[in-house]
Amino acid sequence: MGKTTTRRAGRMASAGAIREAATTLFLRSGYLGTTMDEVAALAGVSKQTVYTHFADKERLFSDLVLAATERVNEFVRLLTDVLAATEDLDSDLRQVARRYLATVLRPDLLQLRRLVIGEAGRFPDLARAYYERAPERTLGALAECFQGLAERGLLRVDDPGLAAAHFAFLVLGVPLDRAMFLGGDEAPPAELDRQANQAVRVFLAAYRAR
Amino acid sequence: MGKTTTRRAGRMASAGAIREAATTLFLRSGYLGTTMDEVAALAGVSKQTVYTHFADKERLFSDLVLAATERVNEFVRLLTDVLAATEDLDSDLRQVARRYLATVLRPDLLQLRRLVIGEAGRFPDLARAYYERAPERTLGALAECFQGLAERGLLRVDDPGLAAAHFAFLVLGVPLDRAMFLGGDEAPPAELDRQANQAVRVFLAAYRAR
Amino acid sequence: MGKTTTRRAGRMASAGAIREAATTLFLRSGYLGTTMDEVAALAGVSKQTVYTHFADKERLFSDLVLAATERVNEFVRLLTDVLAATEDLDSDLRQVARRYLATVLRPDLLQLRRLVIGEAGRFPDLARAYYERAPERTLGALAECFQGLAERGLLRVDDPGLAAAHFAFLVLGVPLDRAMFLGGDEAPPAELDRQANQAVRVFLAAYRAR
Amino acid sequence: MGKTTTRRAGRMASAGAIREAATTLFLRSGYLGTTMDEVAALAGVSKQTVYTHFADKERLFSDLVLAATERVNEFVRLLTDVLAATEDLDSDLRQVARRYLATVLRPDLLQLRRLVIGEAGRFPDLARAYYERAPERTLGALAECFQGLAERGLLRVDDPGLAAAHFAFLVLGVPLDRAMFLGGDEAPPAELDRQANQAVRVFLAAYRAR
DNA sequence: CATGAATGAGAATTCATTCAT
DNA sequence: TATGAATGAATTCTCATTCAT
Repeated sequence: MGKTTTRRAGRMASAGAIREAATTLFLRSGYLGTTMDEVAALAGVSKQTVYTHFADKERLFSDLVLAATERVNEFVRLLTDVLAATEDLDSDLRQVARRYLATVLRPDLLQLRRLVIGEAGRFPDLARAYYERAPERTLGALAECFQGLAERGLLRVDDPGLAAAHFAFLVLGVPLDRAMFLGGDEAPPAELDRQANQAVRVFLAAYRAR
Repeated sequence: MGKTTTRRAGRMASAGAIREAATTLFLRSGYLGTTMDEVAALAGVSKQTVYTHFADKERLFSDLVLAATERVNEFVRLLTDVLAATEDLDSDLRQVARRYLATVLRPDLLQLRRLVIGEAGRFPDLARAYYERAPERTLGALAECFQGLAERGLLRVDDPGLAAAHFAFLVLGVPLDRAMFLGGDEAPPAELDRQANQAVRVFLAAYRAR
Repeated sequence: MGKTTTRRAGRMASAGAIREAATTLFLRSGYLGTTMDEVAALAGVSKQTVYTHFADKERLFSDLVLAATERVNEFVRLLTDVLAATEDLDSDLRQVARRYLATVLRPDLLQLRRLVIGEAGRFPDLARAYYERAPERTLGALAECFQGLAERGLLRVDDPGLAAAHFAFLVLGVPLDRAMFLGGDEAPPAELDRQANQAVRVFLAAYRAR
Repeated sequence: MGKTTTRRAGRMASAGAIREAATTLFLRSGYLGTTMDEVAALAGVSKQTVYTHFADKERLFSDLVLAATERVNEFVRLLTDVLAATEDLDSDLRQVARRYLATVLRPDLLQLRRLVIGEAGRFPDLARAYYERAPERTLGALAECFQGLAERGLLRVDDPGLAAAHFAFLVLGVPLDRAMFLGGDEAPPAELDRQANQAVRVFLAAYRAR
């Protein structure tokens, strides 16, 4: 049975190994900068095996990018959980802001953003799908939360979508922009916390119900 | 002398034509997606002539990207002029916000941003230089203005850099992010004006001196 | 038994389906232009099943080409039947000529000829086998008929093989040559009949016993 | 100057060398059976140099095939010269028949025929162009000659095109057909002469003016 | 300075064939 | 017997760069 398992693993692992290798390489070197030879070599399979699992380079790329967007779900869930039942709005918004920053600044997600932006000209549909599944989805969840908080009388919000946008970019704006250009492993956590807190301060100055 | 003039014109025209062709192509197709053959063909010169003017593809690319950053100067100047002598802060901040949006959303500058972000892995120094000359420079100018407005008693600002960041991304956040992924020719001007005005409203709610 | 029958049917069906698929594809795209993947796909079986039935691509090709030569038998039989007992030589030669043309110009047989000629360099033995089984066999049957007609005093023939060749190519020459290059679906039937009749006229002018 | 010549020869010879190498290889191995690597290697140039001179493999192939059709001109000229001013029709027709056979059975032209026929499915336009420039052109020239001979009262010809076809395939039929399948270096010259003479005998039995 | 011809390395993709089940 | 996964070697075509004129 060990033998069987090994064999099966050997075969079936291919798809996973290819995915992993391709993700690593695309994130590191971009679409054109990654070759199918490299993918096959890093995955430890032959080039044709790559083509058995993925019709061509474009499809391999698209698959991986879209798969990677799944990870935003975690943050959306956290966000909803924390804000839906908040008893201390200041504190909980600060927590959400900190987690938002931490999520978006994860090195692999930063690279993914760079990659999708850089290839938006070549893969417009993919860029749109990414935008809808990641940033737009998060903004939508935020907007719903703010709507709920307004109904509870905790916020004063006319346009929940705009409020969500203001919150998101007060929090993320500069760190995310810097990270896009400078690589992202620079800001010390304490500084990020301060920025999160200041963002919340400004947000509440404009949106807190009086 | 006519002959000399002709030659000189021929020379200088080459360099300019190459620059223009390369800019067009790099912005359209990215670094790896642009070939030196295409550049030469679009510039109407031989490939060797391209190499006579630019040592290699990387240098050609860097030159053009850095040259393109010059265009932020206009906005920085406007910004400083308007805010330094403002007599109606609300109105002038809204004007600055609108011009900020219009500048950053110019299609060629959007493409440039995409390009630099997409190639940040391959050209980290270039990405840093771009960041310093474009977004950081603008933020710095904003910060100085806010410092001045604080000294005039119009704003209440502890950290001018942070205030500049908040202003910038309240204004630009969503439109710029969308444009990075979706291409940018979507938002109707009226909607952009509304967003600019709302951004100013939030900013002043937090930063206006009482 | 139902099970056994099913299996057997499954097996035999495979071989037949593979043969049919391969014939279609080789005739359409040539030897190198046809892939074993396509054959398997069109036959609705796995590639390995193709290799179970046919040792390799060359053998598959040879088998099919030789199998296809069986179809000349019909015409040889007709030819012999009609000429052996002729009572009206002019009329029967014209009939044979018309059927000869119709047979040789059948689209599938034309394609087969093209295929074998095109691959004669790669498969000289196959080309020889085809030549012997198809054109040469027909010429041989014609020669025998003419020998018989000479013995009945209806023709004057010194070299029956040469007479057969003259008959065959007076009839087929141009239409077959055109078909090799132009595809074959061009000549209107009436024109072909006229050519057949004229060929017989010329043949009899030289070979009719006085 | 020797230096200059050598250099120039080195460069400009490329196109010729590529043509020659490609002709050799296509005739030997067919279109799909010939690789651009082989062409480059045999021509003694790099692969890219091949692509500098010929846009792609298809164009290279077409160019060579069409260039090769130029060689039929010789025979057409001979044919016209001999028959236009004939004083001994029997003898001159036999001479033309012999030269016709010798021309068409030239190994390189046989290979070319095989090649074009074999690739007629992939290159229908090329096959048509070949047919028009080679076989059809020759038949046309023959028809004109026969028309002239009829006007001189030497032949009795209703349909000169048909008479040309009859002459051509009485002469070429079997040898050409055999050569297509068997390779062509088989028939002894004396036998070919006999066949040529017999073909003329049959032709004149039907077409000589009484 | 400008050119056309040339290059070597490498790009994506495909092919006939073989294993392990 | 039939299969899906895997392979290594090729195949067409391209790229950034350099020579000789």
